[in-house]
Amino acid sequence: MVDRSSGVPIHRQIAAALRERIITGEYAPGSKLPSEQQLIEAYGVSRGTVREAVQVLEVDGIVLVEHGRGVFVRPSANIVRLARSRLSRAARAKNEGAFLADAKAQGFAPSSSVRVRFEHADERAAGLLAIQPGDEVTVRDRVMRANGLVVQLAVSRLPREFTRGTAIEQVDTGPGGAYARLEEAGHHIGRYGEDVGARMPTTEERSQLQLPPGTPVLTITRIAYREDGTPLEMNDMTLPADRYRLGYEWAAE
Amino acid sequence: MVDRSSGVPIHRQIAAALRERIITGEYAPGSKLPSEQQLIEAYGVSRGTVREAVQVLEVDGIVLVEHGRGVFVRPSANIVRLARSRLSRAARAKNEGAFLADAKAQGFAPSSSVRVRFEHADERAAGLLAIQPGDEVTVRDRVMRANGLVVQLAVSRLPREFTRGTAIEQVDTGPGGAYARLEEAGHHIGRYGEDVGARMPTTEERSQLQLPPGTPVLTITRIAYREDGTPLEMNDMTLPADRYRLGYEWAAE
DNA sequence: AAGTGGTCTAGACCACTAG
DNA sequence: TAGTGGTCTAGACCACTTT
Repeated sequence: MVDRSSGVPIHRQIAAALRERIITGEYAPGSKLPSEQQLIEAYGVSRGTVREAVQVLEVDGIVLVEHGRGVFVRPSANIVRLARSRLSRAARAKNEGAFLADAKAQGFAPSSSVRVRFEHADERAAGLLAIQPGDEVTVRDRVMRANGLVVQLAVSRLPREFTRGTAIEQVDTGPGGAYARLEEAGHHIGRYGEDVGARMPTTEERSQLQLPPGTPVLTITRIAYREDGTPLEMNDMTLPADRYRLGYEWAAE
Repeated sequence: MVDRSSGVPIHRQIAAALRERIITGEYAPGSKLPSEQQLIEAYGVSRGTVREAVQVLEVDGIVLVEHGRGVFVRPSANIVRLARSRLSRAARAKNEGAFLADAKAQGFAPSSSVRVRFEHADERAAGLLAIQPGDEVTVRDRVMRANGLVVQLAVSRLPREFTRGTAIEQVDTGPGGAYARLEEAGHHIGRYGEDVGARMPTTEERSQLQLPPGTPVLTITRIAYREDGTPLEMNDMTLPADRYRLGYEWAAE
């Protein structure tokens, strides 16, 4: 079963063999792999070696290891497509923020909890919001859920001068969300910019988003600009990469 | 140094301690962490335990482990921002394709190698290109390099009816790239759409892109539409997530 | 209680890198 | 050659899940 003289580490050979069986469907999505004890006997190796093999598959995001239950072929998650064009006045007019608009369009049961705080802008925030480091910003920290599951983290920062006296400084921003309040205050949004990247989650994010090992997160920094080009808001969003794809579209010229 | 009764696994405690020293800068980017032997003595644990601790940091993408050399704090890679708006006729007029335009704007020395082949459309390609499964498509397989390093993989597919008799079926598409040839053939591009996601790389991608463990890839599927809405090209791109961020911008309405 | 994976130890030998 | 990480073994005890 294993070639001990090939130079290829045994645990890699075992991982490759298991991967093969998963790809061919012999081990179907959701099904249980042989236990460590069974693999030890099947391949005639020590426990440490089979654990290394399984770990390779876990890091690659192919299997899920559950303490006390076993190792399972990871079922492919439902992919949600977020069309960024939905960030429209039309949706706000229907009493919905960007997240609600996106989620409902996908058939979710969305909910979110918010914490509001105030802080002094760091270098990055100041740069993106075109203010001075140390200037006061209103921070809205949101945890968004769909069907009870945490699916998105968002930290929104606005120069406090734009939020003072508005519902943006409250937990409940009212109908249409923060963007609607900004427009009521005379700050009409002219453009959006988004900056998209991906990285491995921090340990904290991994537990908040209930991410299995081997799952990256998408990070989006969205900046909303007033019609005169002044930045009104920056929003740092974190999404599990196995559940989201982002859609963008633009005219050729 | 470690609390053996806290319930927190020792290797996690060690990983947390090392992470802390990295974040505070005590171990600067690029610098060497203590060797396994030193960690064994410092924390009074077995080798397996310190190796587990280091592995946590490696999977999190915080350190790089080099056989025979040591463990190093991963230097933050230079982030390249790709502004999708650069995909313009203006750039093509200057004799550059999308990748060259992007790369030069960032001060790269770009190069790329291409392989052309023909295949029959699978379900996904047929759906995205609005053709029938089995219809012939022209496939351009590109490996893009910057300063010699592989930085991007791209697989472009076009319905063959649009490429027959054009330089798109050659390795060298000529000045302005494939899009310029399409326009010459009367297929004027009206819109672009991109679909962005992230995942862990396959083993093959990891070696092609020389990715360290713990680095995800960004996947972009771009579709170019003719002015009448007909899909002309789909392009599956794979980029190392530690080196790229994608920029998008659009008007509020 | 039985079966599963999680953690830890102690020791061995090998492969790669550097001086 | 010395030091580093890579692989593998054998055994122990623990924590979680299921019956």
